[in-house]
Amino acid sequence: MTGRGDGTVGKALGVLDQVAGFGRPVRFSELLEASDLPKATLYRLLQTLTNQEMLIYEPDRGVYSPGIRLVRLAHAAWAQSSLAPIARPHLEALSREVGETVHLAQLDGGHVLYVDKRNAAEPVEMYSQSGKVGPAYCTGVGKAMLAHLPEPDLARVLPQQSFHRFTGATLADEDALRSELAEIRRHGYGFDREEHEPGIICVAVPILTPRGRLLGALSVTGTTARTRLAALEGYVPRIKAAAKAISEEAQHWRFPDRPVEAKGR
Amino acid sequence: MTGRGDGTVGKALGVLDQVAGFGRPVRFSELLEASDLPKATLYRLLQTLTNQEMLIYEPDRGVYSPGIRLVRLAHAAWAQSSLAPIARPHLEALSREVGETVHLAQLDGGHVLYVDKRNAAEPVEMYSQSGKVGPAYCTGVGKAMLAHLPEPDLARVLPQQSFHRFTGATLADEDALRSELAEIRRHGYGFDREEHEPGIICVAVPILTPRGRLLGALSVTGTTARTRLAALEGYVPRIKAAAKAISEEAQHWRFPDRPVEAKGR
DNA sequence: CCATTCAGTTCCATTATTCGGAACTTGGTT
DNA sequence: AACCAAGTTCCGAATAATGGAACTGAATGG
Repeated sequence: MTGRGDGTVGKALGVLDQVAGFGRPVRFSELLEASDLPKATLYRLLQTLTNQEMLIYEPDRGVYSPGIRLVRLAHAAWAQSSLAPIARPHLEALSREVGETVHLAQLDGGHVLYVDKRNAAEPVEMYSQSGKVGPAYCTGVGKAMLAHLPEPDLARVLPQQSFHRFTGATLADEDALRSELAEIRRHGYGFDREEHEPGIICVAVPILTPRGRLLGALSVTGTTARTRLAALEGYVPRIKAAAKAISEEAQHWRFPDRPVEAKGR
Repeated sequence: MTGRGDGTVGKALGVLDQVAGFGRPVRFSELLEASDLPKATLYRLLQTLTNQEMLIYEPDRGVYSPGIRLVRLAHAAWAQSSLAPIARPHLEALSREVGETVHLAQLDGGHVLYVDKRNAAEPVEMYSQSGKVGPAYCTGVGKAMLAHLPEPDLARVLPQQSFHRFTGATLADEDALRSELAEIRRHGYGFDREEHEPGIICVAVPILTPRGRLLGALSVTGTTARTRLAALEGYVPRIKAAAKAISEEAQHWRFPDRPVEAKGR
């Protein structure tokens, strides 16, 4: 978990993560067991967070859930710190042209965070997808991003991969992953060969700044029932073009550097 | 702001709100001016939050923005602490039937928090809308919710209304609002008569538990160019039906109370 | 070219908060 | 009645937050 080593605030945010991670209302005792904080400390932190409306406490059931204040905060984060607003029209166009589902993802603490999605067939399902996290070592976008991470960051992030074998094709360990990443770096794109879900394949491309810093990744997903890897590979130039366009816009999209300020404040 | 009186954690969350509130990357000095924290304290808090990936710091520009960790947290909040997942199919159906834009909102600290939206014309724009906040005293959903708040809560929340006069029709003060609320309570629904934006009208209905506790509100919006209040009023029974359905599902949608736990842990 | 200003960063003794073990309620069970 | 588990409160000790002031480094200007 992220919340180690930043004093009270770090611990509080760690608790927040915990509660959110459960995915359902959760009891005090469950949290106590899952965290290594002493009872009294955890208790006080929960009180503070509830007070702050970052958590909701239901007295009758004795459970905590994430609070709506988070939704408000996240709107700001999504709108300005994610690629989604910039990328949206490109996702739209890409998905229309290739007729497949398109994902936009960013890296968040070693894992894949999906920030937007355009679904070919049934167009709206979105919010339920944005904000979702997934593993990096066995998804197309995940590997595409890892492949373009500077070595120090990569080293920090690899130990966090669980290498759980979702399918027979899932990469088993760090060595396998590293050589796959080298491959991806060579081509500038990578596949998910049913490594996460059987029947689901995809091709993914990183989104990089002109100087090569990683911004995110873009993928086109298909099913083995309807599509082949070779077909997906054919989309690569189109996907790369979209990635380039997004990257450029992200560069140019600077806010007014000084928001029209009077000389003497 | 919310962050007063909960020690370090409260202050840190207050800073987070601040940064998010700016709606753009923001300089240290701007934050310093806007908050009443001493320089060194603010500085340390920003460091901690950045450390925790709740904020992103761009060294070259010297600005802070909300971090993507918030998006992850918010997904959890949205998925389990908002009505949106339950209400989604009902919004969908309602909007299809009446052919107008439909909003789902909840109350967040005296203001309206839009948690979902179904737009008649252009179907997807979602996440960018959900999470948005708006005033309570001059929107349909806002007034519908205020009208069904218990008096103590209402008293706490009314002083937070700014009563800014967006249009000529905006209610001017607490007295005007209170009598409007009484009206709404009588009918079980309320209007927005271009009180927030000229040309925009809507009808809104509260979502209440069987015992009358406020959960949220549902509205159908139109423009004066195409629609009349009377036409919107005609939708009321349909909207009320949707509100009732949502409320019922919310009641029944309890998580497994004890998640299948072994006797001796 | 040095003086001045301003934004951002660091220091550190003081102070106020947080910590957490243990004791205590509360409510349910045998 | 005794027991047990979950949740809540206490309080002295330990720690972390505080914030005034001093420092750095870049930009401005005389």
